[in-house]
Amino acid sequence: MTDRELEQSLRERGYRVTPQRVLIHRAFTDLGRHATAEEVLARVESQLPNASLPTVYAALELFEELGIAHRVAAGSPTALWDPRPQLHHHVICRSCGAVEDLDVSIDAARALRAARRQGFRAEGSELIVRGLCERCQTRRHGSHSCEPR
Amino acid sequence: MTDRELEQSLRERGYRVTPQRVLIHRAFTDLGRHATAEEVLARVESQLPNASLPTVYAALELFEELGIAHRVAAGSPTALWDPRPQLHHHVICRSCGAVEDLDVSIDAARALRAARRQGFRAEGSELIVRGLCERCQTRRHGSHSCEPR
DNA sequence: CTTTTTGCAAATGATTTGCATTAAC
DNA sequence: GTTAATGCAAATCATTTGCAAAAAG
Repeated sequence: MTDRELEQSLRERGYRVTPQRVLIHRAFTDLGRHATAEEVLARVESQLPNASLPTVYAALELFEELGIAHRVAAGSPTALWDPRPQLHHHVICRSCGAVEDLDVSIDAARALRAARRQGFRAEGSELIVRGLCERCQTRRHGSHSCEPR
Repeated sequence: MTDRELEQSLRERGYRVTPQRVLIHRAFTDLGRHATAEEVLARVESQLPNASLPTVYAALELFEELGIAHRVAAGSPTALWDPRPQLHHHVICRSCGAVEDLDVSIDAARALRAARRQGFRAEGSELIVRGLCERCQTRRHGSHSCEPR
């Protein structure tokens, strides 16, 4: 999504266009991969020296409302944020919390239909596979020492 | 899972059998549905007056390691815990955080295979559908007032 | 000008940790 | 007896909130 499209999307819903929102959005999509709010802040800090975590969170939540981002990879200590549209699936290690991408497409049509039947406006779906990452399989009683993410 | 099976499972892996673990497990499975750690504590308090949240967390995490429970429904402020084996899927409202069950089966075989190909020992999968719950669809700009869960 | 957004500091709230005590084995 | 588990209090840490100052429309 270009700056132009972002601006339009913001105005359409009555939100103001601010340099913070534009720059955070750019940093966020430039990162490309899922990122924590801290990582987004780090990435944007050079252009926005006074940016704060609350502002980043506010922007990310707003992007979620615009449908161009979402919280992802639940269960890990820190939420990860994903730029759309390639909503992808994840594996999460239950021992160390490591998160890895899963590049497969799954057929969630029935689930989405069921959600709508319950009155829910479904916007996307994410599959989370839980288990043990390679490193934690060899460890006993989960000494948590994998690199998070 | 019966008390007997739990005891066996604990001993098999070198964990001790304690009344706390047995009672927390019983309370947890009696609840049946996904529950927060607080709810499990509340449920077990009459039989374990001195039980504390850390003990409940420790037990739930241990159950997860035994494969009889898991953290679920990421993205909501508070983690929910599910008793196995009926791992089910969820809808989560991005505005108010409400979580609802989704009783459909989805074919995650390809995803599980992909996870194993990456060296991950996959133990189960959960689909999370994100969007807006019925009540939040009618509200503008997400005033967060739905009943959580 | 009016209303939203920002930035800072402080609050919140779930989950963890440290450690002395107690209970399993 | 040894070692692991409990219980309590205190710490952690991501995320929110309150509010005055600044910026957008």
